[in-house]
This record gives sequence, structure tokens and C-alpha cells, in this order.
Amino acid sequence: MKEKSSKNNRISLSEVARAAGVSKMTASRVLRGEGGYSEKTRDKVMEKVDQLGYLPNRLATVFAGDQSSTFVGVSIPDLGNEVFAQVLEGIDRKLGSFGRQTVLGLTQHTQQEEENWIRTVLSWQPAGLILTGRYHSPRATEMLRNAGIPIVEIWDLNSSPLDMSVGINHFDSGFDMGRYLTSCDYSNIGYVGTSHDTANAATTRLDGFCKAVEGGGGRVVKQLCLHDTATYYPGFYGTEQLLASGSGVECIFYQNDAMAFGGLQYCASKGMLVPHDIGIAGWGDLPIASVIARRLTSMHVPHLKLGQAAAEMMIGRLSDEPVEPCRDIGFRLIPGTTVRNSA
Amino acid sequence: MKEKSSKNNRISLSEVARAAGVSKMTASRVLRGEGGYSEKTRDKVMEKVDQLGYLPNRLATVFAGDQSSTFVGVSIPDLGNEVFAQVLEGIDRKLGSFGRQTVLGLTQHTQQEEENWIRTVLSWQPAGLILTGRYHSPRATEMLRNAGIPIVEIWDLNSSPLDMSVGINHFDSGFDMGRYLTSCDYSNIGYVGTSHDTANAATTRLDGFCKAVEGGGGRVVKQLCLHDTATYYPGFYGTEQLLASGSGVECIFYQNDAMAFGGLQYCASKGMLVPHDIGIAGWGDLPIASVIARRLTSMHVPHLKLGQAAAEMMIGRLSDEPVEPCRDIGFRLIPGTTVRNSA
DNA sequence: CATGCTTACGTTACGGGTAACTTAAAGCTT
DNA sequence: AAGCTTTAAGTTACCCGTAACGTAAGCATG
Repeated sequence: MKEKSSKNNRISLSEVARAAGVSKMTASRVLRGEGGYSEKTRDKVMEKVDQLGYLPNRLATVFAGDQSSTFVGVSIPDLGNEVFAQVLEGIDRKLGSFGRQTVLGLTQHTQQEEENWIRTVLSWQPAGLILTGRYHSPRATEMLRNAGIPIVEIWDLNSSPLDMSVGINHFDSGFDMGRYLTSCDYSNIGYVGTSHDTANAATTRLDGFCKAVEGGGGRVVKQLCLHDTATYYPGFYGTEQLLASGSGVECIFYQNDAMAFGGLQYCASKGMLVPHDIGIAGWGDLPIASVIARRLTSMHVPHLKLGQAAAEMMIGRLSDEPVEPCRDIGFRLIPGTTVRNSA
Repeated sequence: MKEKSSKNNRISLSEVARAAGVSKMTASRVLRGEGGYSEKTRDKVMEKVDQLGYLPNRLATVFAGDQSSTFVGVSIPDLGNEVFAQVLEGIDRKLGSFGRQTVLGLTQHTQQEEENWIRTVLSWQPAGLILTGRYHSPRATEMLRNAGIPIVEIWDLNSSPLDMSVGINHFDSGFDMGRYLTSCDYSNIGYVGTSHDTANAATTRLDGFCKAVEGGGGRVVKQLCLHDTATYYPGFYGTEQLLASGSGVECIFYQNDAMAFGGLQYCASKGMLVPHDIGIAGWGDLPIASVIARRLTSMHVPHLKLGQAAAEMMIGRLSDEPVEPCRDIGFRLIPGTTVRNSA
């Protein structure tokens, strides 16, 4: 009787083979269904497989170098932001339907976390990586280049990606929103968002936004970058801070819809009418926008589709199909009714 | 341009060793810092490691059976529900801080998906599994029992878990809400939720709720189980359906806060005053509750903490520390102001 | 009946690390 | 200086599956 050895005590293929009275090579052939065995042998082996509850050890297969692994590493900044939760859901479902597994990494918006995660996940020989964002630390970039596996950078469309990229042009999406708001005759505009320690898509969006506003004769009189998560409550108190600064803001653009919704609620709590007293514009067109009384002015981005597209590009590359390296998933302005009508 | 060899072309330890002029065993010792080498040798090896960009192959280590892997499989029903996104975030952050990686599985609330995922993820020799829910298919249960690895069942507290469990008693949380609403003098109460093909926590909650309401002399006159996701818009149209059925409902309990919020918006759109014309109660105390004008009557559940606790139990077990197999993370009723005051 | 071909297996080697064991040289003791 | 211990290595075997190759038996063909 052997005690539970510190070693792995799971049933191995050799044990199945011995029980079935064949060599492990034959058992292996049966399990892979690649032929070269009789029906009688197959039945014997399969019977023992069921009986012993054999589960193959994919580590051994991959390790042997015959196949690549079915892991795909996916880095996401955080899940408190509904946007990224949707992107991840799109990725995981699509990968799952092709027999691939997601190895998750939450990078908390920092390059250092991302770098650490990349180092670890690469040591597991993933089939590929999907990374949120286009900015990586120099060491991370080097590891990624040397890894020799497919890499999809998502979210922030990168026209010269490490390998592949899918997302939208955040500068342009900010620009379009800026142009729309100035076309609605706003000239003193505020911004409420959050800041992180790295260059990111929200910053790029803000750049595009400012450019359009200034080009249209308006001014972004106040930009608030809170050190907080981009959700409801920061939108609420950020609005309070912004309005308290007395800069005569007529309209506020928010980093995302959750923050905009927080702002909307702040205004309601102070008896301010939207859009009569102040204009509110979000970004992302999150599900919550579907139920509020006024249609939130926002920018629609197909988050789920973005995730799916990233997974499809990954799978395409892994199947040696030709894959367009850059895919713009597009966005669409939702005029809504939380800013005043354009002329 | 290098031809892509089908084999893995990454730098191996032997190559590092050869470059440094030592045996791979010595290089291995240096990398693990376990002593038995001179400083000069260490420097030589580390120099080559940096120079060649060597990344260890953890597959080989684990495969050799000397250590268990650092993977932890985590199954989550879906990420559209903010609750589970938060739980996952709690898990992944805590696991990550202990050098473990999350292998995600979205089971879409079906046991079949869960079973398939379990089979696949077990073939990767994970160190442990964290599963949402206590109900698994018979085959899944068998595989889990045979796996011989730590398993944490979360969300729905299981007093006789496969291995460990952390969560809350959903029946009791529903019961408490039912008792509270009847104490507020509601007797005709409705429920809006979603249904899935398996027994789940929301159903258990509803059972407890009904029991308390009936015990308190009220009636759950209408239960709506939509075939949809448990988010804002289904809450909105579910409310419409429920009220249109003309069953004289005075108060509605929702599966979660997002649905309750949808209901709140529906009522507002019809000019109904809350709680004067109708009472609204949610469940989960999601972040959105922090910004709406009236405090939503809800049930606070520490989602992030729940995820962290699950990860801590997993890590404790993996470190051979004694771990309490069941942990009740608790809930707390938020009276709020969207139901009328209790007497 | 010798030859070649097919079927149904078995045998060997390998991959990348590490445990366990072995060895050579250096250092220390008396 | 002989004998013992310690240090710094090297060698071998193994983990679990699979590719590549080997082989024996059965069968058809000329």
C-alpha cells in the first residue's frame, strides 16, 4: 500500500495501458483516435479509461513539444470597469468555443504589474497572449518579441503592433465627441476622469477631445483626473469638485458612462436640469444607458465584439490562417439627449 | 526572417549552461538560489541568463512532478453580472499576490459547460479549483473528488462541501429581506429575476424570501423569471410586465441591484413615486447604489472580500496550513429609502 | 512459395527541468 | 603529510506522453 506520495498520484497512461494489457503507445493511439488498433483493443482500453477515471496530462503533451499549449494569456486592467469585464467575456467565450483557456492577469493599469505577469505567464508556454493597451515596459516588450507566439494588443488600436492589434482609435473617438459638443454650441467644457501611472487610452481620448474643442473655438476649461476607479461614485464627487471650482463649465465629458451617470445623479441631487443647466456626455455606451430616462450622450463601442475579434485573430493565427494584423472595430456617436440639441 | 520551426525554439537551461561553461544542474542550482556554487559561477550563469533572455519553462518543473503548478482554475457564471466580476477581481488579485495564476472558465450558468471546463482544466494539473456554486453534474463531481487537489466552492455556502466553501446562506438572505418587507407592511409582493437551467443561489434566495413573506402574512403574488441576463434592461421591462399583469403588487424584490435599478427607472418613466406608489428592493448592494438619489433597499454582500477569502483559503490549503472548511462571509440588510418605513 | 504490402501492435528516444547520487578538488586537523 | 570534511561541481534517472522506427503476423499477388 502506498501512501499518498508527495508526487502526483493521478492515473497515468501507462497504468491504463497495463490494466488493458497493451503498451502505452497503443493506449495513446486509441485515445487520440489516430488508428492502428483493432476494435477489440480500443474497447479494452476505453473500458479501463472509464474505469480508472483517466484524465490525460496535457502538460506532458505540450512539454514534449509536439503541440503548443491551449492556454492564451489575457491581461486586463481591472474588472471594476464594466467595459473591460465585457471585453474579457467576449474573449473567454470565443476562446473557450475553440478549446482554448484564458489565463487571466489583472494589471491594475500598471506596466510593472503587466511585466511581472508576462514573465510568469510566458513560463507556462502559452499559445498566445492578448494584452490590453499598447504601452508596455521595455523589458516586457523584449520578452514579447522573443516569445515567438501570437500577440494581440487590444483596446487601443496600434497601427504598428508587436504582432496584431484590434480596437479603436481613441484619439479620434475623443475628437468626434469634442467636435459634436462644440457643434452643440458649448464652449466652456469640463472633463472628469481618472488617472493612472501610465499613458493609456483614456488620456489619448482626452487629447483628441481637447484638440477638437479648441479647434472648434471652445475651451476645455477644467480637467479633473481623480486617483480613483472609473466608476459611479468618483463620477459623482468628481462632478461636485468640478462645479465647485467655479469655472463656468456648461458641459462635462466623462471618461465613461458609469462616471457620467454618477455626474447625472449629482446634478439631479442639486436640482440641476440636464441638459438645460448642464450638458453631460459619457463614453462607452454601457448597458446602464438603456434604462435611464434621458438617452445618455455617449460613444458606442462594441466591447463584446472587440473581445471576440481579438480571440478570433488569435485563433486564426494559431491555425495558420492569414490574419489582417490591424482591425479597427469602430465606434459610433450617440447624440442622446443629455446635451442640448445641435443647431 | 527566421523560418518558424514547428518545435519550440526558446532558450533552454542547457543552452544557458553550455554558454556559461557549466552543467545544466549547476545552472539550475544558481537559478533557484539553493546554494552549492561559487560566486564566480553564479555571475557567469546569471550573465548568460540575461544575455540570452532565458525564461524558465515551468511546464517542465511541474511536469516532473517535483512541485505542483501555480495555476488555480476559477469558474464564474458570467461577467455581465457585476457581482461576479467583483468576485473574480477579488480572487485574481489575491491569487496573483501569492504568485498564482487564474485560469478562467465562464460556465454561462450551465452544468454542462462547467463539466467540460473542469475536464479540460484538470488536464493542466492545476494546483486547485475555485468553483462558483454548489451544484455540479455527477461526472463533474466524480472528477472533482478524484482530482486530489484543493477545491473551494464559493457563493452559495455549502455546509458539506466537496472540500472547502465560502459564501453566504442565500436562503437566509432572502428570508431576511422577506421579513423586512413584510415588517414594512407590504403584503402583495412581486419578484423579478432571471432563470437558468440549474438550481442556483438566486432560486434559493427566492425560496427563503417567499417563506418569510408567507410566514409574515403576506403573499408573493407574482414571480417573474425572465430568460435573460440579470442586468438593467431586463429589470426595466420585467417591471413593466409585472405591473401590467395587474396583480396589485405593492412592492417588488429583484434578483439584484442592477435589475432593481432598471425597475426604479421604469417607475420613474411612468411617473410612479418610490416608495409612495411602489416599493423597490434590490440585492447585492452594487456600486451604482452609491449615487442614486434614494438609498436603494438592498442586501449588502462583500463581493470583493468573498473572492479574496476564497483565494486565501486556497492558498492556505496549498501551504498546508489548517483551513476552516466553511466560511460564512455574511450579509447585511440595507433598509434604504426605496420601500416605505417600517412601523 | 517467395515477395511485397498492410495491419496491429511494441520499443526507443526525447523534451526541460530537478532529486538523488557521485566525484574531484580544496581546506582543515593533528 | 595522511586522513577527514566541506565545497563545488558533474552524472544519472525520472516525470508522461508522442514521434519515429521496428517487427511479427496475415494476406494478396505473380
